[in-house]
Amino acid sequence: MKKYASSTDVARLAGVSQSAVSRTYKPGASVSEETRRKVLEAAKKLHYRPSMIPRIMLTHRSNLVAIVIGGMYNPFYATVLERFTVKLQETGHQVLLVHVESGHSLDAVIPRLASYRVDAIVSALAILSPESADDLARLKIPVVSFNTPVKNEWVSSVSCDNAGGALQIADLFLERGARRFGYIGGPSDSPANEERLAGFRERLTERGISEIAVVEADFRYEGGFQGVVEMFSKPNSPDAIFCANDLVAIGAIDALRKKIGLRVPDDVLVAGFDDIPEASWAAYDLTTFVQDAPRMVDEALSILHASIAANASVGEVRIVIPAKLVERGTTRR
Amino acid sequence: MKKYASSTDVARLAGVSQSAVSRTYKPGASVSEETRRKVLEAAKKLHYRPSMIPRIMLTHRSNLVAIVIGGMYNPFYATVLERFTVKLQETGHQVLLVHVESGHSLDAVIPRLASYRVDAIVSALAILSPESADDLARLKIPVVSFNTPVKNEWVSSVSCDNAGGALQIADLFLERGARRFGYIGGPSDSPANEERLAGFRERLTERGISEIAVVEADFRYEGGFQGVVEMFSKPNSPDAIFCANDLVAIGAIDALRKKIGLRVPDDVLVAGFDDIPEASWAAYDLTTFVQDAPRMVDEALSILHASIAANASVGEVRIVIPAKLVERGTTRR
DNA sequence: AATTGATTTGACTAGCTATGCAGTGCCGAT
DNA sequence: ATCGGCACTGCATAGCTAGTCAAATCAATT
Repeated sequence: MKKYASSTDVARLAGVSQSAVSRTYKPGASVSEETRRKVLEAAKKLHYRPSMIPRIMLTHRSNLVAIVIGGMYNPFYATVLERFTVKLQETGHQVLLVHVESGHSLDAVIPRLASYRVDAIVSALAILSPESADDLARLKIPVVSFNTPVKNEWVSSVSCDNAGGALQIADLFLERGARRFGYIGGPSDSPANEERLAGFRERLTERGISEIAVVEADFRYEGGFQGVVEMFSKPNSPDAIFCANDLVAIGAIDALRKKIGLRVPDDVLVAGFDDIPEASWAAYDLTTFVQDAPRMVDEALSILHASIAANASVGEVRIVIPAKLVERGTTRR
Repeated sequence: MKKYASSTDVARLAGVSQSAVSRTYKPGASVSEETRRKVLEAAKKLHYRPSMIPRIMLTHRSNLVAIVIGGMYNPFYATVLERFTVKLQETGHQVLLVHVESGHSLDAVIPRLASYRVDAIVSALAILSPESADDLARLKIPVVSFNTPVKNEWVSSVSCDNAGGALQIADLFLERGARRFGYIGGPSDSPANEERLAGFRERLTERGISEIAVVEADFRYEGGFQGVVEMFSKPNSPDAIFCANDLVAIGAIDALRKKIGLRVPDDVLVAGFDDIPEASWAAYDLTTFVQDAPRMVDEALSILHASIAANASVGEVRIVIPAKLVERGTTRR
């Protein structure tokens, strides 16, 4: 009825001490070739593998990294999650995947993560309450907030230059001769969304344009679709729309073409943000920003590894990756 | 330097025994209100939460379920992963996310999962070698193979009626008056792919059509796109194409429209499989099969829970969920 | 007041690995 | 022959919780 062989079982079969077994599996430990051979032989017979569980108790390292995410419907996050997972596995870590309804905070899951003694947390949630941050600081669990700049001395963050990207989009629209501007955004409690809108608005204001049609939607295709329907039910509808992300932009394009009966880009320019795979599909050929996801992930990981090594947060690291405009068909005339 | 308070620390502060602390956190245990109060008070002061780690050692239950997945680029799997995660969290389990290059087997990761004492494994990999299955049976780790029927008495599987779905697509194509048929598929080592092709071919053969243009691609957009390019570089090109999944079908549609210059559905009918969100986007409006993902996940979970409860595999459960055809614009004339 | 039964409590131990420490045997050097 | 140094080995213990068991307390009954 016993499922797993223990190091003691192996030691008994190999005729050595339990310590010898333990040392066989620790690189660089002091074991003779002869002993190692006997141990490995016995281990093979018993299908033995050292258990992580007591090791965690002793070393206070679980090699677990929690990734907290609000939704995978957006391919951008699916991609990011995949890269995190692959990279973490390469360095001998395991990923504890945690789903928190987007719009909610980490609060409720922190005790659970703490009870598994995770080494670190990556949060891709838009919201991180000060209470959560304090809890994590108290437990000394390093945290990297992904895609959401955070103001807290314990939590690091890696995000991209949302405002800068939005400025460039505004410039591009102006250059292409657009006159009336629209923004279809995500929920207003998303910092990324707010930064994108702010940047867009700022540049347009500089150029003397104060009138912007803004629709608050979600970050989904349906949001973009409905957003356009709403926007075009009013007079003076825009001839250039910046969308909070690519899913929204794609929904907007479909609504413009199939519902409103306008042409993109001939009648209306559209741009998005993220550069998900769908953006380059031939039917859309969407102008957008490349969030350099691989680089963002790598930066986040290097912060994590430094924090784990230091056995603490490296504290207050704020990395902002520049976004790169990719002009495609939806803004070309 | 100590990160976490232990139950002993709490006991000392509360002036009770360690057992009392443990019992306070076990529902239904015999503790007086008075003691419980003292314990909770002390626990709050020390920010104490019981650690899962020693608990795992004692109870041989980790409440960890590993989900092994080959790629999240396909929104179908991203959706499935999300539902698994949400549902497992509801029942107090945690998800250990493991990425294995698609086309590879579980083999390499089993020791790692075993060392974390996972309660069960969900595998969404196309391949599960007999060796892996034996290893898992030996360690008595229940496994559910998702979307890949498996022949092994330890491993259960939940998949959908691929062949049945393919039959219906063939019928639909015939009904719509198609004459020349094409199939753009995934890699031939994918059982799901093989079943879909076999079902398609079987029905067409019954109707006296033996000639089918088959292109082997991957399961991605690019595969569908290139597949069409290749298929239409030969004479006698098809007027109805069944694709191994929706991503492939969408790639195929874009290639037909933008590269080959044909109309869908007027010149060529197209159907896919999965019913990912993208399939119902207005630009594609793709006829496809609804794999009832929520139900598949729920069936998989109920097998898992039964297995975990029985502390063994429930053995040789094969559930096949019927797929439902959704006819949309790409097969309507 | 004594007895019974139920409830609550604390001491103790299992579970498995990593590691500090002390010890063994062996080598070459003195 | 003795010694220091070296490579290796085993003993014993820490790490933290859940559960067993026996002891202790309490409430209720006679």
